[in-house]
Amino acid sequence: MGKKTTIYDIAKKLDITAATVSRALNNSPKISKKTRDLVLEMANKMNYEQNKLALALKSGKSNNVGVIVPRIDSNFFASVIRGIEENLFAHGYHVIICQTHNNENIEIEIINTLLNAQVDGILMSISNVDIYKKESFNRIFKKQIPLIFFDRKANIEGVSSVTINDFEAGYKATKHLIKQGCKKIVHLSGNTLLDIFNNRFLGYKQALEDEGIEFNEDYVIRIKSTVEDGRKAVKKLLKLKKSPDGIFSSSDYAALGAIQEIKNQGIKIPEDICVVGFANEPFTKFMELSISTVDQSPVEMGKIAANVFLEQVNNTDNAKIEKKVVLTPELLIRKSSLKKPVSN
Amino acid sequence: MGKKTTIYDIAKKLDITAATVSRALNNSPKISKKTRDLVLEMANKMNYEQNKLALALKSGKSNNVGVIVPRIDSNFFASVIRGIEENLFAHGYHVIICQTHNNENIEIEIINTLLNAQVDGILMSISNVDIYKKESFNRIFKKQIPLIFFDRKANIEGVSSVTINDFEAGYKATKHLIKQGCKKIVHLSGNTLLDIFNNRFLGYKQALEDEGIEFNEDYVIRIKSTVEDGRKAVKKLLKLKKSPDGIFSSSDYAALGAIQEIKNQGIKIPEDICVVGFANEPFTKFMELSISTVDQSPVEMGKIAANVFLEQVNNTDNAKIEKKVVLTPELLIRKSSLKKPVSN
DNA sequence: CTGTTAGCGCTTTCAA
DNA sequence: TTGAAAGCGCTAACAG
Repeated sequence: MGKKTTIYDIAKKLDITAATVSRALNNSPKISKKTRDLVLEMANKMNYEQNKLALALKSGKSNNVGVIVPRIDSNFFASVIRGIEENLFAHGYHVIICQTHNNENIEIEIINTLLNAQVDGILMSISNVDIYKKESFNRIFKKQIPLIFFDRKANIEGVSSVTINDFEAGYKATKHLIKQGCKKIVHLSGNTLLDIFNNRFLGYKQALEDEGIEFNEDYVIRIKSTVEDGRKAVKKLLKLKKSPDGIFSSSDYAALGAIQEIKNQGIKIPEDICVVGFANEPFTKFMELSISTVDQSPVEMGKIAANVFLEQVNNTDNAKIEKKVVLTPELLIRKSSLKKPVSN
Repeated sequence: MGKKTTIYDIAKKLDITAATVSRALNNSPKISKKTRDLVLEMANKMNYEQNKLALALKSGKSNNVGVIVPRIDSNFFASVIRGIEENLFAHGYHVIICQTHNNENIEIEIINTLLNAQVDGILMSISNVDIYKKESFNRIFKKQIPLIFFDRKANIEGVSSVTINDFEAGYKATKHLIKQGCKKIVHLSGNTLLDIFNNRFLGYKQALEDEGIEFNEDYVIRIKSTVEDGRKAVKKLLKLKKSPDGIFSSSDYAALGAIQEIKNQGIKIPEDICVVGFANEPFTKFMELSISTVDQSPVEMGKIAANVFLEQVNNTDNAKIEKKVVLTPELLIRKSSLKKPVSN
């Protein structure tokens, strides 16, 4: 009962050899229907179940992929993982998830343990911008397994990635604010060493320029993506001589904090200040004063990342595939930034 | 370069045997310091990395655990998984996550594939109440690996679980509504075949009884945990002769839908109707009209579930451990149900 | 169509 | 302290 049945057990019972059993079980063409049926019946009777571990060792394919994210309990990452899992499970892969908590050492350790566990690929959103310089990171390339970045990527030649066009997102959001009549637009940014934040910032800047609004360094605040930091930032901003009339935040949480503080001071949204967030967290939609934001289609992003992995892992040519998928972000205009009705 | 170095490669270089290398690498006491240092140095030079797959096949321990949930992109499950992963990674385990989407066949298939992959344990929140009757489910017991339920459990003797006291939660929430002066309290329920929903319902009922309020079957609506269903339910309820003045919803999403519909009809919250939800989804806190709800401490739940697994997997005695951990839910009283100031 | 053999990479008796 | 050999469970090349 404790012992599990192997193909040898079946072989012995049937007085044949393990190889034959294996062939029968795998629908090999080189086997008679008679023995196959015999084997199948016996396998069933003995509750045989294939040990994938043995197969993995033999074939060098574990059928596991590692997914590395800063943390799983944000709607964005959870949704991406949802997409990855749905797609990969259907293709016989299991998804191992690991969280870095933005800790560099943990991120390294995760890569090492995943590699030792012989994962067939790694899909990751980097936490540490310098991660690719680490020795452990090179092990991924040495092992020749697919590496796919999603959302937060490092710029490495030959490595595929699935991201959204953060520049366009920043551009659209800012332009929208301008169209609403905003002239003094603040940008709540993040760690601009990360592409995602930098590109949003660049999009913001470009939109200002295109619309003939002077860029003001004082209007760009680098903060963490938290409610608390959003509040604090706004508290300071409202004391400026030229108090802002629009805010483009790189984070929904910071946008929320900003909104709370603004209301707290009796200032009206969107009449006095328009606000746009980022990520389409569920709460942005549910608020009475719904928050305009940018949707990143995370589930789709996950599915695509999984597809890229599948293409790559099934690619037998030596030709390296580098696929950079860039999704188009969708600006969701809601009450927090809608002064006047907009067509469409 | 493509080929990875094994202990045999190291052995050959050093003109010793693989067994010795293995011993050196594992800090076996039965080895001379000299050869150990030699091996370690060479291993390092050759970029040796242990193949956990071989170890797993040999030892019968994969160091992987399977986590099965309906879906990962709800704050509750994502948070539980966060707790599980944090705890288990620290103990050398990898976490494989699988989603059932509440599909019975998928749930069965997941169990089978996880078992074939030789996971060392399964932590799950069931989707299908009859899952334990399935043949595949028995494979878990035959394999003697730990099975731990969290949140949505099946009642099986000998199986550990980590849940919250849903009865108490329902009781507290309902009693709170009564204290606020509500007399006609509706309960938006779920699939009462699942313990969690049934217990919340029973707590609700008990609170009514204890406070001398007659139970009214018409006030219990079984719906899905969605905004849409919450809206629809309330639409009907408001047409009743005895329109409700309090709502205890088993889901935050349904509570939100209820609130939207109520406001839509120009009815005031909490003055005319008080509402309490369930799960402490982030949005409940962030709404201008913040929603009272029940916190289930999901991260802690995950950590504890992981602990129970670790205890079980390390338990060498044959004595079966059945551990039923029941966490105390916390009622969070917010604006949606607070008519008058409450002490504490 | 079936059997034999070897091997995936590692650990672990048993001898020496 | 080290070596030799077996085995975890499976597949695949080669014979027959």
